[in-house]
Amino acid sequence: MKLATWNVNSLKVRLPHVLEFLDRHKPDALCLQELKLEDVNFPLAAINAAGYQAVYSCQRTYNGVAILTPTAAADVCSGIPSLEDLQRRVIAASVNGVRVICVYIPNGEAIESEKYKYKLDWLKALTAWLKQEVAAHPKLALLGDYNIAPEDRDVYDPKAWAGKVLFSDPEKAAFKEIAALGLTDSFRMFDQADKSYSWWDYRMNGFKRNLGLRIDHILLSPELAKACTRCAIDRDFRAKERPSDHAPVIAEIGTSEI
DNA sequence: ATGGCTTCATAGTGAAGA
Repeated sequence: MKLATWNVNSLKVRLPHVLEFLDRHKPDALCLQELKLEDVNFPLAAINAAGYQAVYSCQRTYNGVAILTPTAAADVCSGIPSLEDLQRRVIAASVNGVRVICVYIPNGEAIESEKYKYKLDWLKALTAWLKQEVAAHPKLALLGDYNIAPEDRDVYDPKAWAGKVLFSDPEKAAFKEIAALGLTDSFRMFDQADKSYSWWDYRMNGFKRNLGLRIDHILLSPELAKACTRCAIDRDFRAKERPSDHAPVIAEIGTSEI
């Protein structure tokens, strides 16, 4: 089983890349974030024509999440039940017996910002809900744009980023609290190249200079982690013409166990 | 250097992203 996540920064603009991704990787679930379009404008026909179904929760201009699957997903729910939130950042569905949770964790803007407080409150609500979800679903995957770089090696210049949003101690602590629910960062289960990142700033030739952060993650419950055979970031999609600023992350779960 | 790019909403520029 192949699970993937990708912040596409506008599904309207990135639709050709998404269709190419589906064709190349044939994921069993592709989680998308930052769709930036309304539900009514979701490009369902093109995705269906590529052999995929979709569940989604979108809004105009900002946010928006989706899960694409080859066959219909079950038990779809959107949002964090305990949290009143107008921003469409969460969608969950069951795919082949696996609970797939797609998240677009808030950016936070800057630690002085109200948006940073919103981010930390949001993470608290997410973690409380996840605790129940992990207990209810032994096979659970949490995929998405976390907007948190968990360790020094996930940041091109950890000294410069120390204390900054995406790399502040409270955010890293929130990431650890999620991991403490029993979820494993699949990327770090395997040998990876040094300076592996999933996001690069559009400005300053960030990608060409590999000035990036690893903020997109696939966390797996024990049962899935045990069966996970590979996790990789596909930089090819960041190198394309008119790319998203994020690259997709892909995890493979051994088929015999799942 | 609080910029740099890209997108959306809009018809000038401004907000937001990370």
